[in-house]
Amino acid sequence: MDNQQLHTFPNHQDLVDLQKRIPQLDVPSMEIIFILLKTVGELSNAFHTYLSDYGLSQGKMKILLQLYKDSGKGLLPSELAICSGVTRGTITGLIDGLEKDGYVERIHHKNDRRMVMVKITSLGAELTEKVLPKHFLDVKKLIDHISVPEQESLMNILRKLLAEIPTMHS
Amino acid sequence: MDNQQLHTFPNHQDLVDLQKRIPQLDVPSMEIIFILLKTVGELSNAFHTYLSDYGLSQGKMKILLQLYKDSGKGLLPSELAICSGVTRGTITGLIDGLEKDGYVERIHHKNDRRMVMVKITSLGAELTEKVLPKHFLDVKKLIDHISVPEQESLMNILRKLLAEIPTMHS
DNA sequence: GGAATATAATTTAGATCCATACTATATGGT
DNA sequence: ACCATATAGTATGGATCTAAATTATATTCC
Repeated sequence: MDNQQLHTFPNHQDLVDLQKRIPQLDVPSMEIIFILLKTVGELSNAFHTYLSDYGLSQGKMKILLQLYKDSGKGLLPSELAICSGVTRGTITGLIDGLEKDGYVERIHHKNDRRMVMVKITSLGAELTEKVLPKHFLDVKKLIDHISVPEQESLMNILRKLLAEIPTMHS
Repeated sequence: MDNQQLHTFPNHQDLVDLQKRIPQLDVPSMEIIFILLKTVGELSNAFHTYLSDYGLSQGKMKILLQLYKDSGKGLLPSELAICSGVTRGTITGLIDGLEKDGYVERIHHKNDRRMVMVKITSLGAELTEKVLPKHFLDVKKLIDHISVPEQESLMNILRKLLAEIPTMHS
């Protein structure tokens, strides 16, 4: 009754079984993909948990980070979208939330009335300086669990994979 | 005017600059985290693009995969939730979508009227066998761009990181 | 100068996900 | 048998994200 061998699917044996019915499945490569997805999923959950205590999401934090970095000048929503790797529609929503909370402000562009400059407020900079230090320390603590050669190896491998993803489905 | 040095934020120089204002930032560890997030994000986009041609999402595909694997027997929504790593509420929604399209069916449990058995239909099995082979080949093609020692190294490193994530924020 | 086109931001509809609350059913202690 | 508690699945409301349509403004090409 207490059938408690439930686990995150699929484990090694699941893949071996499935390979018998779908021979195109290569067990080692799928195991790598699944642990990659799992690791980043858990990482993302951890970040979300930390940031949500301050009413932030990863998307909002990334925008604050960009605006904090080039303090004063301000950025266009379309620039934020490109740098963040999300659509302009998504940026609109995130800016809405950050503006509502007083962390950023929209300023009409002087020459081109279609454009809007987004700037971080002092409250936003304050929040950034409150949130990031611990976040950075936590990340360092995590990465320090692997050796420096492993860190370099990981960077190189991920760079290769990232470069090849666009060719994957062709 | 053609200020086209826009890139995915943050690059190496951005981090070096930011480190001067927030000294807790360790540049190498943050670079690893960002490329990890970026790689899995792109991977996820690629999977989404492929699956959406068949009206599927990654969540739905994972459920079909589990039900396909233990063909016939059927699984409870709560079991699917544990194996998939999402909440029961999320499973309800995914099952709703899959059932609407005729890929799975809900069957009342004979003894415990609170429970529902979810089974894959022949149409669902057919779809699974249409979608997965190419997906598996694509994944293998991607992973083959790194050497076997690199593959083993990647697995080991990710296993270590995954194990340490729960301790990160303590 | 005026029409076609391009661009910036936003709006809308829809999907995925979560946390929380809810309904129905089962179980255990007395 | 009864009542408190636990459990299974679902509903609700909210956040994030996308793709596609919309609005407003610039630019370009006769």
